[in-house]
Amino acid sequence: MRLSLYPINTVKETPSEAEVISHQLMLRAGLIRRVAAGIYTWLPMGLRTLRKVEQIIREEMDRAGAMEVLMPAVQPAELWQESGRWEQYGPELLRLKDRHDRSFVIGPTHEEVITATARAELKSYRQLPANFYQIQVKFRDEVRPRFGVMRGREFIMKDAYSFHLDQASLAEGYAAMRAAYVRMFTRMGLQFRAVQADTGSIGGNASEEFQVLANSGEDAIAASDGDEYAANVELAAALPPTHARAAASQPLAEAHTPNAKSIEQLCGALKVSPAQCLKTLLVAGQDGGVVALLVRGDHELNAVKAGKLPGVASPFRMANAAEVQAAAGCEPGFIGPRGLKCPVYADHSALALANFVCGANRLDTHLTGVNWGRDLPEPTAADLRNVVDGDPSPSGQGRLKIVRGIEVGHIFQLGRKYSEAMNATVLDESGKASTMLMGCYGIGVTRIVAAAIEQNHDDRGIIWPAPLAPFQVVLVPMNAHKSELVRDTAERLYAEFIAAGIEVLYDDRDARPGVKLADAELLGIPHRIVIGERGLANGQLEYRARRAADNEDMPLAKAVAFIRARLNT
RNA sequence: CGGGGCAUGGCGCAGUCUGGUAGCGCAUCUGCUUUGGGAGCAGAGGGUCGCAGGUUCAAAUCCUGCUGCCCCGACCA
Repeated sequence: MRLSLYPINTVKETPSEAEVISHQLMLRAGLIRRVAAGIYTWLPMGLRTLRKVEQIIREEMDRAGAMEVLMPAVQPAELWQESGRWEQYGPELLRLKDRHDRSFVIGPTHEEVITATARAELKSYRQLPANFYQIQVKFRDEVRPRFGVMRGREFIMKDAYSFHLDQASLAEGYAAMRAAYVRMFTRMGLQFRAVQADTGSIGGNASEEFQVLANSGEDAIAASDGDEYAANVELAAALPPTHARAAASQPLAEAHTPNAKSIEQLCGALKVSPAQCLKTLLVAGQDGGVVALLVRGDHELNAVKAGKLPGVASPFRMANAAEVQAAAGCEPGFIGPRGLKCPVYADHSALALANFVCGANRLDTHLTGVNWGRDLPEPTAADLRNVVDGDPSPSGQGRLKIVRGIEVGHIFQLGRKYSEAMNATVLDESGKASTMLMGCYGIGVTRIVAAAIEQNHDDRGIIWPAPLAPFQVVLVPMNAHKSELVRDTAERLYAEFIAAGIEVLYDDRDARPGVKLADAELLGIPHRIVIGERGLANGQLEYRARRAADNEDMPLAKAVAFIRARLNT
């Protein structure tokens, strides 16, 4: 492409609306423009990258045996009423009416449409398994769109849905999609992890998220440094300590601790470390009473884990002030397990403490030198806390590190949730109707573009992974207006690269060298060739990889071969 | 949805407290000089100061209401 034909508007100043680096660079490089909150136009340079992402996804989906379809963005309310989600889905579902006053939604996802399609098209078990996918616009009326296309309201998603006769086939289809995802994200040059996820509201047997690792990510992940294990922090199991509890060596004593309501204040007052303290949290119980949950002072309660304990109220909530007063006879900050009448669960690490500090259930008072068994009964052991950096991995290999990630993909074994509600059956071998099992597999296509930039940039701009770059090579003639040699050489090279099938951006603008070089770097084109009189006198061009700090000479006569060799690495 | 902030030319901002000619940088256009890292000089165009009311001789500025956007917390590709 001749840059003179596409007047890009790169911007030096960072737009004030952009918070994260990818959003800033996408605006500065002119890849996207905001049209409304969470709604963007993709300009030519940005669209080229978006198409590259789509193409890689398409190739890998096709290779995995999925079939591409295109479903409507606007969907009739009837389908959503049939699945029950017309009522269940909140205000995130954009609903609208047509001129005949009929209700529609703008699809936030396509389970309803695909299930309706599948029940119409799939009649026999012989047609199974089947996997349909599309790359299409979704609309979710997010409460708070932010970070540009990272969390837009309108976005492009690849969604795939597989249909199976039995669980074994579903598991196989799921594994095939998982492998396809690993291939895709690897091809895109992204650093990512497959992360065990909560199946939560969607249900089903298995679910994994694909997270691109980045500090600006919104999700916290516990990843092992010893193997491939990774899980959402909420999900990662905190293993019991391997060392045995130390023997009791201190006497039980009372300590006057005025106003020491937090662990921090307590440690300051008594000169102990948080890891020597026991935190007692009262939560609402099923029977209207409370349940006591004990974690070590330096640990955090995990609400997801706690909510699953027998006797704990659902949904999970902390006890209010009145309930605390009734159960412990004091205010929060001085609660302790000694003498509590309610059910008590202790985290494995809390149970390994000896000679610890805890509340005395009396204002401004704590107990020191407390020991299980001797001073109070042994509570029920449970996994109650969030894992922390350095915990052993539940996989048995290595230690956990807490890292942040951007969710770019999510795969589920759905089961029969939609097929049952919408009566999607096939005839099995014996001629009986059998409800199909489903899997669903999503990828945030537009989000990937932003995630790739989060992972690949420097202070000069974007550094595209080669497979996602809008162009492979940028030609930068210096002072072409003055030098016929430079101009002719640049034109010839441009033609040669096109003929060689290499995607080339030709900066034929009448701009100063500094402007062109700065734009080439901001745009993140992997390979740059500078054409100047200086080098041409010796038959040389100047080559620079986007990540490199210095120029390399490259013979004019072998320009295409030189670049081609670098494209293949 | 709760809390905070912002709204002034295409972009980034000042001016608002203390009412009185709408300003700066970038970008754009013209001319000249320049040209190996976002040029210099001279000139030009472009804003009903988010919208609607109100107070006042006079409102970007004070008051009321609305709208839009951004940021912080519970959801998701």
